[in-house]
Amino acid sequence: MLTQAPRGTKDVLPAESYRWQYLEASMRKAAALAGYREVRTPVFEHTELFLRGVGDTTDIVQKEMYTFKDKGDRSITLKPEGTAGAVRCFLEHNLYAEPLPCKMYYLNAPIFRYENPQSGRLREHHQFGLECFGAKEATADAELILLAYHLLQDLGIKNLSVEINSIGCPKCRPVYHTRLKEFLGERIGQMCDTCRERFDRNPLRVLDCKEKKCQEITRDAPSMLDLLCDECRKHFEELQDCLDQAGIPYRVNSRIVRGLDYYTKTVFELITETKDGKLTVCGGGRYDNLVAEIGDQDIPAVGFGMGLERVLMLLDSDGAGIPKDPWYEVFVTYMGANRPHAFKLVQMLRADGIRADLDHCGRSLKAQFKYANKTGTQLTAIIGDEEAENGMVKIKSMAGGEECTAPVQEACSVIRSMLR
RNA sequence: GUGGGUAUAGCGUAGUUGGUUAACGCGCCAGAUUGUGGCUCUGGAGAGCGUGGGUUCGAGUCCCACUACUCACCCCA
Repeated sequence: MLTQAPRGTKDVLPAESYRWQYLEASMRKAAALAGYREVRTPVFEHTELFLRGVGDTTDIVQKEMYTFKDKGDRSITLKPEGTAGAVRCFLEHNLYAEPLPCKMYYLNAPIFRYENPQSGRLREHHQFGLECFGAKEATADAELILLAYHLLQDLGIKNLSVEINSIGCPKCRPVYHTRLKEFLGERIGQMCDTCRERFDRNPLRVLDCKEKKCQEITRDAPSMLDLLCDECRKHFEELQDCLDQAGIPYRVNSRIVRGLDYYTKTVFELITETKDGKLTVCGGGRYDNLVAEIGDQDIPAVGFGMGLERVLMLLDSDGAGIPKDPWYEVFVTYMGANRPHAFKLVQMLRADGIRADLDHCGRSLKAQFKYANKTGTQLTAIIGDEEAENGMVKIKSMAGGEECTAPVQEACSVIRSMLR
């Protein structure tokens, strides 16, 4: 217990953190190219924010939040998603008074949901998310989809597909809801148990059922896309025009529904085909009413969240190479009483920007070489009695084995010239 | 919340119908090579078998419970 991380959490070990750093660097770059700047918001917020923002009928709010009372008797919740916090931040600091759109991203933001962990699902996971406030036009939706698509593609993720849908706005969605309920009401008796539950809770979900029988029954169900109001239809058409122009493959899937209540108009997912089936790596959409719902500004917005663990998982299976950081460039070995000389040389090298270290465990020279070998060090410096007496240092290339000797004062420049 | 699988050294595994000091590979440490790694050889350290009960003369091996891990459903990144 004491030496076990809580269920559904994962350590990122020193040997693998370079993979995260690589991802983060790619994400920062992609975001910055499109004018998004980083925002950092707290890991926890007032529970009320999520009840209002995410929607108190959603599964996330009803059964998955980490909620607790703090010592001041406030109800606090660990972020179960990234958008609500960003909206709160946007409102609290009056960012709407600055030139719009206000584009922000968060990176490696921990997200907490009390779920049953399984492949690609944790209780704490991390997201890269972008939010764009104050842009109502479909180009904003499109640029986010393109950004996510190109980012994942550039990372080497294969079998990537983009699915988009429009779920309308408060004007047209209620009409659809009524129609759908009518349609389903007549047939729900023949459908599976979970669908019957969904019928009451969230009828849209019924369309998402994987049961063959249910899929057949709902094949002729009314589609939201046929009932969009003029404004929503036009917006959706513009989005498709943008994507067509950009030339990325996408599919309109009138059945994708997202689990958060705040979406309006555009919703989208980036899905990959893995050996165990489909996996959504990125999901997002437009939320034109959320800002007004939480604050007193009526500002449209659009955004997405991308699961870092899932992206990393896909990078594993697609075998995309992430360049490894060298551990040490130079390992300084020494014999016996020459440790102070070695220590001094290491400090010199580091001051010169070279990754260097020496043995801190009292190992034999031979063991020091073994260690250097195991850590993949390119060069070793050797300080034996002879070198120490003459103020010299021997430098050896681990790959080829060739050695040379140089005065300690010139060690940095000699080593630099030997490092590729 | 529901259902399936698993649980033996740091990692991966073997442990026959329950029977003496739990085995192997990798890794780790050391030596062969007392100023030098990667190959080879030799030796060594390290688990009492997830936890707690029970059955038995005797359990890693059988039974029960719990916990954790894992997969799937639900839902989601």
